[in-house]
Amino acid sequence: MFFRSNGSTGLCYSCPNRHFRFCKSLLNGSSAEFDAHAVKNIAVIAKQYLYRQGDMNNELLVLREGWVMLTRVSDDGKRQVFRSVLPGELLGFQQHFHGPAIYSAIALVDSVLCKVPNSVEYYSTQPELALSLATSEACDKMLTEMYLGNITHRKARERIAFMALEIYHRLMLRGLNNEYTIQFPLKQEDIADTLGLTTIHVNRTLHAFRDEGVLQIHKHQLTILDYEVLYALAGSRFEFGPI
Amino acid sequence: MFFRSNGSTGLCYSCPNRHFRFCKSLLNGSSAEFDAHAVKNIAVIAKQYLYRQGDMNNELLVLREGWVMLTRVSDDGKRQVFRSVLPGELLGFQQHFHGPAIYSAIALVDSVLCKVPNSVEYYSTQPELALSLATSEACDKMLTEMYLGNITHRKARERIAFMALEIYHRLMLRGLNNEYTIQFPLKQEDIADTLGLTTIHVNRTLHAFRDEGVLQIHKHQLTILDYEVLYALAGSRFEFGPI
DNA sequence: CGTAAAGTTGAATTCTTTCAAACACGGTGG
DNA sequence: CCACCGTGTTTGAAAGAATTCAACTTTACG
Repeated sequence: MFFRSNGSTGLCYSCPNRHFRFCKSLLNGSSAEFDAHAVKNIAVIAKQYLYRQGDMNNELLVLREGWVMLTRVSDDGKRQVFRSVLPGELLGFQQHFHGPAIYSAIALVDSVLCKVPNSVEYYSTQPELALSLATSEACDKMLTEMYLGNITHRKARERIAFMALEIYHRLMLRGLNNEYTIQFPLKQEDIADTLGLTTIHVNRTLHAFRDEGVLQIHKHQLTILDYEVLYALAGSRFEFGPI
Repeated sequence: MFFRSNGSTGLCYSCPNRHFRFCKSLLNGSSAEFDAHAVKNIAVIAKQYLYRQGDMNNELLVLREGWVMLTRVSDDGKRQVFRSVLPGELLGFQQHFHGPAIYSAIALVDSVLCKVPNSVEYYSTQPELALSLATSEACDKMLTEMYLGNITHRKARERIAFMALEIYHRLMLRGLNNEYTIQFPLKQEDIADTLGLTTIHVNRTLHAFRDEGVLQIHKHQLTILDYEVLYALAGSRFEFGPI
């Protein structure tokens, strides 16, 4: 009702088929086309790193099930969480195919991934796939820009409201929600490092949201109690441009 | 000395040939290859909008000369500056080829741009170009992520130091610097809207930098007075990953 | 059941914003 | 040539938001 469920009638920053075209069929249960391209599957357990910042052996991966978080620790020891990677999304592509990774990728829950061929030669012969790759990167860029706009000039409760709705939205498009509840493996510290706040302030704000009956996070489950209030706080950032 | 001048020996978020391969030859003066692909040139004057947020008639453009800034005004009236587009860089690509623009593009100085074919059909037949497009988007994404990391958890002087060096670096790679001085058309308000600060606080911080002999902005010229101090403040964010 | 990890709370401090006003500068027209 | 005007910059004082530091409670897990 608030979110549009596909990108056909307007601009939608994250639709299930936002990445490789074959991801769509993958998500729909038919993985024949996907298997034709994929090299092999990987299963990882919670808290396991897929790769770490600086690693050279980069691979292009698609997340099939689970939850992956992209983080980077800077020189001063502070940690930046860039984003969460949700099922059907791509991770691991960067400017230099075999350069060092900018950030680490860690699985927050038991996950299943799929390696995808990653070489200039391969994509040069597959124009549609290369174009899908460009589209995928454009989506990631837009998501990052949305977070940039969310953090810039905005207060803690607005930032948190945005983040909660953004992730809820993205999961909902994949049918991974249960009414207004989603699985949410992020710690308060992760939220803080995503939004540029301290863990303490995130805690206080979440506490206030709970008291006000707006939002609740309990036992790795996030429940939206008052969608309208959250949406107003988030500032309609889910619809870039006119509908 | 601090910055590496190309992307061959390590990870460089912004090298002159970061975008379409033919941009490189363009920058080097030989534009034959470029002209073969390009549709036509456009000259715009300072303060002219190339397109505005919500516009549907999107075009893929390459900036040949000048300075373009990408901005968006959100519902609450606040303005977000996403980034500056410098000569040789691409702008206008997004997930949906003919969807509404997320942000406005405005030329800050007299500029020259070049239209590039922008259709699924065109790129489907040109795998190398599509791959260049993906690489270009990956570069933009990295730049946005750097700014995200810069704003998150960092104080005003660190943010400003980073921004000054980042832009200086990007211009230097194109040979558009004069020793430690660059042309800098951004107003203090633009810096504020880029970094999530108020104009007033930017002003105070710049004033302090000038007094300390670190950085100076005068008459649209930015001069780095103490590189070492700025670099320390910026936090080595120019080299993602190990050298 | 004990230890570590995650979450919670309070008080003081720091950074940044807000509001209000003045100043500098370039361009315009009389 | 000078007054005028708008834009952009500068400054001060008060208020507000978020951080820091420290301690405590609860939860998760072997």
